[in-house]
Amino acid sequence: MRDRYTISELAQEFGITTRTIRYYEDQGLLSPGRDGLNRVFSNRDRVRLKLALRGKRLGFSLNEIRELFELYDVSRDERRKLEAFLAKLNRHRTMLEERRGDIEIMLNEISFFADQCHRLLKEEDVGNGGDAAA
Amino acid sequence: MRDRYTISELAQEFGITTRTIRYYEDQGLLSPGRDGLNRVFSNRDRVRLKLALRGKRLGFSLNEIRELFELYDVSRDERRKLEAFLAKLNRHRTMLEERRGDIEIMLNEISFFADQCHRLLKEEDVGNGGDAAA
DNA sequence: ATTATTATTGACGTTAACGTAAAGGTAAGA
DNA sequence: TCTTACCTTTACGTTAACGTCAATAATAAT
Repeated sequence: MRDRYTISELAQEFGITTRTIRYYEDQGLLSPGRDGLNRVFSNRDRVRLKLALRGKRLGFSLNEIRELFELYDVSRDERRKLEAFLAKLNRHRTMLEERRGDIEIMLNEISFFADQCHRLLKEEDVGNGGDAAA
Repeated sequence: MRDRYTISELAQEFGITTRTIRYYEDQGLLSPGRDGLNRVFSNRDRVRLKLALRGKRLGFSLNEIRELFELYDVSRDERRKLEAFLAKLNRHRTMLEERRGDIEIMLNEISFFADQCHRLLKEEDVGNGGDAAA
């Protein structure tokens, strides 16, 4: 595991464009170093990028993602605000659990549909070769 | 359970604006009847609206949601394409399971953070009242 | 030396998903 | 009859999240 990535390496690894990465830096999600003009991304940036993309897949906005990053960062210095942080963590957890609930519901519906489909397909088989009692 | 809802009833029930509902109709997600000029929403519309909002919470675009609706609709008339439909269903299932995986990962991370926080808080308690061996 | 590759910044364009305001129709209640 | 409340369509505005293009710089390969 290196600790130096170019912008196009990360873009290729995650299947996004360099523009996206620069935009994320612009929005405060990434803070790469510089080698002259060129950006140099650390493992920290790489992890953040992965987290950001995961957040996006779950429907979070870049703004929300940045706020979450800030929350997690804050937790490193300020112990006094731990209770508040815990509360926010729990809100975050609740949001995620709601979304997981949504997913469970949709998966159940899919299973229902799939079962129906399989039954219909079986009926067709029966209709081609035997009778309904088989 | 009635089968007639006005636009503002649905808007209030789901916490959205009437504009949103009209927009969803415009995008082919809803197809309410008419009483003169006024829209009349059926239970079918209401269910679709609920599904659409759930999809949105999971990061699906209105376009993807409409395609899913069309897929589920198609399944009612055309049995011949059941295999293709099943394949698409499974792709849908895979997407959802990936997202669920994302959520599990984030929930685990949250638990980790929360545990860390609780430990830090306990250490502070100890620092205030007793010694490390207590 | 020059060509190709990869990077930079800057700026304008685009799409989705609505917000918002204007101008008007209709039906109930004071 | 007039106001209030809710509905309509039309249309322009807005925000997020990038796409795309231009002009330029540095570095590597031929």
